[in-house]
Amino acid sequence: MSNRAATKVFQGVEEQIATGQLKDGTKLDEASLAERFEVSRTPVREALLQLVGSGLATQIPKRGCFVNAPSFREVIEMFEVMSELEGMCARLAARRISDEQLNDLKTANAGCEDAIRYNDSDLYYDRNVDFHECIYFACGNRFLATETRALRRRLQSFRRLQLRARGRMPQSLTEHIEIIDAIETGDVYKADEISRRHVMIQGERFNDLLLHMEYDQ
Amino acid sequence: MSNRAATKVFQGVEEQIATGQLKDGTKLDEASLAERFEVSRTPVREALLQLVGSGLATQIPKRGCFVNAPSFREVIEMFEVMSELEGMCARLAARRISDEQLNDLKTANAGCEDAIRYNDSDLYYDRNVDFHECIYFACGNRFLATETRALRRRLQSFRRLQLRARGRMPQSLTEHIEIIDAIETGDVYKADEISRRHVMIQGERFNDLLLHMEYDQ
DNA sequence: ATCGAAATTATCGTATACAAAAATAATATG
DNA sequence: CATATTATTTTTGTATACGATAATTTCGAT
Repeated sequence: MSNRAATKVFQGVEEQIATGQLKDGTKLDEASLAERFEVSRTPVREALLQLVGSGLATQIPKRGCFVNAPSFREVIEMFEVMSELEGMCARLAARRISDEQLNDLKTANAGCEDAIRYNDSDLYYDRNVDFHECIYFACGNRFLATETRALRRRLQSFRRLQLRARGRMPQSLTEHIEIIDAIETGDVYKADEISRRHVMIQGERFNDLLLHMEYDQ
Repeated sequence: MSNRAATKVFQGVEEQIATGQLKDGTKLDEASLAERFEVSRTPVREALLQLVGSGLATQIPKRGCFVNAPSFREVIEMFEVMSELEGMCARLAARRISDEQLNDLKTANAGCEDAIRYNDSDLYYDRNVDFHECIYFACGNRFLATETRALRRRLQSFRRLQLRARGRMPQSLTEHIEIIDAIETGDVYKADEISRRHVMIQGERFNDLLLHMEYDQ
């Protein structure tokens, strides 16, 4: 945990965008933010640059920064991409995984089972991250791993939009087992397919539907 | 084109990393950069933040920024992800494209044909971008479009690594026609498959091979 | 009264100054 | 002579100051 003022501002604003306190289009005034976070304008500006870089804000030269909170539609879009990336990771892992990495994957999933036994959803969350990290590593593409990790982190804030928060742990675990099996047997197609669904159950069809309803937000 | 000092520094350093003038691991000293670009440290710091954001540099708190030039291996990895994203765009477009968008796509490809007739590879490059932009738009996922566009731009600097620079225009066009056909007939699988290959002919097998040779660059 | 131009104000972008932390050099001690 | 400890220097991170540009307001002319 960095003690920097800039990161404090960045995370603070990020948080407030995720929770909806800062609504889409709101101007991110440097002076006000500096005052609110009790820092000078310099770290505020650095934080804003990072926000722009991560897509959470838009900058108009000489005009300032504005909140770029993703609409419901955009969140769905992000999930759609996330499911693709997860699928790709699993598919590559199915071709490239080593015995040792497969072992690590099984161990990580055993951790998930433990979390279910304790009925500890927070613990499950962490163990689930470990599980997916194993796949990211085994996919043999560190760039892909980094990108997927970044998107996962970005979507984390919007998990509340995922309707099926509770009672999904057992199903998640079932999918894990299927994924492990697919990777172990080198079933590229299956590993891909299940991993996609693992991320977005309703799948792309849901988005198709949404597209025909209204184009914006 | 922004006249900002920060962007000047950003683009300058980006250029020098792409051309290899700034080698991997080189420390990006704020003072030297400020002197070299004849600006103060403030815009230099902003540029460095952006470089970190786009993955071209790594920042170690209280230690400074260091060039993060992608290795050959990483470039291959990026192409691998790029092919996946392009495939996804085409696949989604095959399901979602409208008559008008399909028309635009055909028009864009006609532009590519023109470029071949004139044997103008620079023109072909631009028209090819237009062609792919049509697919990005038709995929109906703006987040995906943005991400794919960003990666395309990032890889642009390393096109010199793509061996098959010359004499590929006709083959590229053949693939375009196949992609259009697949999208028009809604052949999701084919659109995906051809688009992937369109980006990275040698495909994933090449990378598989590389992985067994040596792990790190 | 309304529209337009000039003056004012506010805010962005940059430069400089300062404080804190780390790297380096110097000195002391075994 | 090597190592540890302290002093010096360098560099990062933050604050403040200043200039430039866009937004706003004021004022005058039609």
